[in-house]
Amino acid sequence: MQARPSEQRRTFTETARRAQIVAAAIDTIAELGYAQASFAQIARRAGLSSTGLISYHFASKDELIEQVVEEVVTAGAAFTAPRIEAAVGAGRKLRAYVEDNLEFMASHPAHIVAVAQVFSALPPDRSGQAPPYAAWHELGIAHLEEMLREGQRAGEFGRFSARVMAITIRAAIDAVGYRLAGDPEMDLRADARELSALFARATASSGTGASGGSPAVKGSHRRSP
Amino acid sequence: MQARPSEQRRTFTETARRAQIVAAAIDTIAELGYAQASFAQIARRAGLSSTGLISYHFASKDELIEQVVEEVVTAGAAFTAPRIEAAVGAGRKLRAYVEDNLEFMASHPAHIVAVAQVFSALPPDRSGQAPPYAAWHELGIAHLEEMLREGQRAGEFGRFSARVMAITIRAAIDAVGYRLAGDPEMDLRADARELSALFARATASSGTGASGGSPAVKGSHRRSP
Amino acid sequence: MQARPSEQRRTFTETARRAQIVAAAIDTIAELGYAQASFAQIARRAGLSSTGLISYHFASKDELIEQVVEEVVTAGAAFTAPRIEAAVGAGRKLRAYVEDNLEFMASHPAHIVAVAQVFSALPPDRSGQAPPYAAWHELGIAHLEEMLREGQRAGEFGRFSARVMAITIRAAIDAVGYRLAGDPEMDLRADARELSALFARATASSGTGASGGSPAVKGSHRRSP
Amino acid sequence: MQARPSEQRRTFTETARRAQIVAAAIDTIAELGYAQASFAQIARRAGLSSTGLISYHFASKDELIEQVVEEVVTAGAAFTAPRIEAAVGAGRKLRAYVEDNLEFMASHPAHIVAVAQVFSALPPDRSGQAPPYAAWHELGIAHLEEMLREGQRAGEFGRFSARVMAITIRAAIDAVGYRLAGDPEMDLRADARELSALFARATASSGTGASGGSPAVKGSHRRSP
DNA sequence: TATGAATGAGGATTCATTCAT
DNA sequence: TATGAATGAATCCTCATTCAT
Repeated sequence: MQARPSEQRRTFTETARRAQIVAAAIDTIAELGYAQASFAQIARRAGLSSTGLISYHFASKDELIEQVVEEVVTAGAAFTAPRIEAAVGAGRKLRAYVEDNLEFMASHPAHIVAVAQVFSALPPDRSGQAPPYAAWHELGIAHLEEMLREGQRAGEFGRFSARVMAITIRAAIDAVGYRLAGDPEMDLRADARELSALFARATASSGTGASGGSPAVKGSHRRSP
Repeated sequence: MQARPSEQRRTFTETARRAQIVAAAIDTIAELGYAQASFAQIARRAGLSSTGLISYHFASKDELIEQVVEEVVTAGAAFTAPRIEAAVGAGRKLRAYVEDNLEFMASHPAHIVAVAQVFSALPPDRSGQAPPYAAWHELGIAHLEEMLREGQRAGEFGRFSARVMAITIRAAIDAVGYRLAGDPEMDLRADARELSALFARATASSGTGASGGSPAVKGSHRRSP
Repeated sequence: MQARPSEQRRTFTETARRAQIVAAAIDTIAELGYAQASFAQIARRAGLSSTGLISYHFASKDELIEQVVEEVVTAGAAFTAPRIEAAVGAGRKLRAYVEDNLEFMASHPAHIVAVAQVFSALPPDRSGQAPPYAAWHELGIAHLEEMLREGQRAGEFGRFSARVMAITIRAAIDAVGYRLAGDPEMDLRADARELSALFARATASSGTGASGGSPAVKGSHRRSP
Repeated sequence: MQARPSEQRRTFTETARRAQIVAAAIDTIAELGYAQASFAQIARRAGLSSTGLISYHFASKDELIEQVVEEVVTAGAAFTAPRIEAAVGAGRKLRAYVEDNLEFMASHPAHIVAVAQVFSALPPDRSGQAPPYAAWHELGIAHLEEMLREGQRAGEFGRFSARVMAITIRAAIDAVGYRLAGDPEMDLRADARELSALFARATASSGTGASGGSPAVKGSHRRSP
């Protein structure tokens, strides 16, 4: 039937096809960029013989993109959340955040490139008319921000605007994604170490060298003896 | 196609028209986003009555965008270069870089938003087919990277990957541009201070607290009492 | 195409389903108009979960529409025929025709609106390729025409083209249907009286005032005292 | 330019092309019916090599249809208005109305068929969302209604609902259009006489025979010998 | 130089219909 | 019988670009 079934009850086939199309959309966007990711290209990559099938399974292109973002966010959270939560101490959490994010990139490069493309294709939105998936971006920032604030409350982090820091961290991670798009061979692990250390220093409470990650907590061997 | 004047010899009118169209393109992209910035919209904003004139003055849309990027890069460099070069010491140079960049944003918000849109609309370019203006991005990074390396050579900065740091700084500044697009009222000066301090800490040679902004530079050698 | 049951033998279920779909089609057309009455909409209104079922029960959309028209014509005839035939005299018959038709509209508004939509969506048909249900329109006219001619033969009606009069009467009644579609609250009974009187005057044999409805029949000869 | 010029200033070519496209649209609708009148068909009939040109000259299909209706209404008014206004007395005016309308049909059959198709393709509009050109229909009725009311005030017409009568007259005329679509050879003049006489009788003040057309006007006072 | 007209490819989406299950 | 999946043609519309004037 042309009218899509309610979101609640979905057939096995329906679910599978949607997933397949979302996957194809991710690949297409990652490969060609958001602007060139037409239904025709996505259908081709999904092995479908008609763009009509995409419209059959998704109410609109916006809904498809929304699912793309959701898929990536969900997969990313599933990948990174466990270790981040397992980490003890704000410094270790932050390090886990940065490193797990880059590790996720390493294993799902198309995912990262795709969302980066989607988010950056968002129009400036002066009028609050942004598509619903735009909220995910802000949500990620807010989560990170809260993590930073906790570190500040615990005295582990110094004084800085948690919001600006969160945005900067996120931007730094996303920037790696952009590079990854152009150079799939890059050494993500090295970058992870660099960024991890960079933000350890940037967040350190004043006087602490915060050279690594974990020692920062224990051994903030305080400058004045 | 009609005969277009060679790039070498351009009449006064030609030059003026090109500048006018580039300016309109910047405004349009900043306002509507790259995807919605059609020739029709740009022509409307330029007070032109035909999109044909844009095609007459620019070989293709790509060339127009290239000029947009060049205009912004040039204007940005003209704005920031003097103070950056005047600054003594890598730390001060870095601070000047961050603050001048944000000040340029404050005075030319559309410029910044526009290039941010343009760069992020770039297709992933796995094949090296990127449009020529993509090079500007890399150029900006390289310049910053060199600045950082000099600081390291002088012992003023600690050990870190100059490239990763440069990318991160650039990403942090661009991220401000994104926010500015959505919220033209934001306090750029406060952000400038935050970022300035953030990267002062991040670049500081190990052992220096680098708590504020300027003191970080001065006190960077004083590790051994 | 799958094997469809021959038109002759139909199971009980088959018949019931067809009736249900036809009813849903009538409602849909009356509500959304012919152009918007897609299988998807009809299926939704019929509580069906697939448009395939409509195609299963009807050879084509044309056949479905044909059944819609037949259903309305049949129901209309069943509703109006008894009283019309019971009426004695051409004038009374005509009055019964007009009033019963409008009464049928009042009790089956969707039926009337639907056929009005269907008939008026008919392509001009210069080539005789009209769908079979188009014949019903002509049939209704012909029937009315014959009724008028009988009145003329009986001397009850004056001289006029029975065909033009029949078409006009039918058009007047259908026009009420159009208005009913837009304003379901309209007073159909008042209109019935008006139209009844209007056509009583229009058909009256010359010299008869035919001011009201029924008196027109009785007093038709009385001009010269 | 893609953005259409303001409605005020239009080039000669623009005006000519618009007229040409409107004419082609009228022919197409008259020939194939509203539902089949796609841009592709219209372009073909207009001798255009691309549907894009239609979109270039008209903001949307709705605007094109609006112009179709306006063209027909305007042409029809220009054709009929002079004689109707020249006529003295309500009865003569009404006769002129009917006859001139049918004469216009005879000379512009496609015009009439096209608007009939357009108006009848209008969705039922329970929600007041009708396209702007729908207003023309009501306007025509209102004008006719006023003409009838004046006749009643002058005592020339009898008692009846001017609105119902106006709708019926209009419906009768339109019905001729439908037939004309199917049979371009029909004798419109004969129908004009019939309808003229029919409505002369229907509107006559009670007691007057109103057998013909013009005498009805003259003889309308002659009730008492 | 500048304009407005024209082109044609490509965009998402709707739809009746087919078909395997 | 009934369902849901799939198809592919057709829809209107947008756009950069070309070209005559």
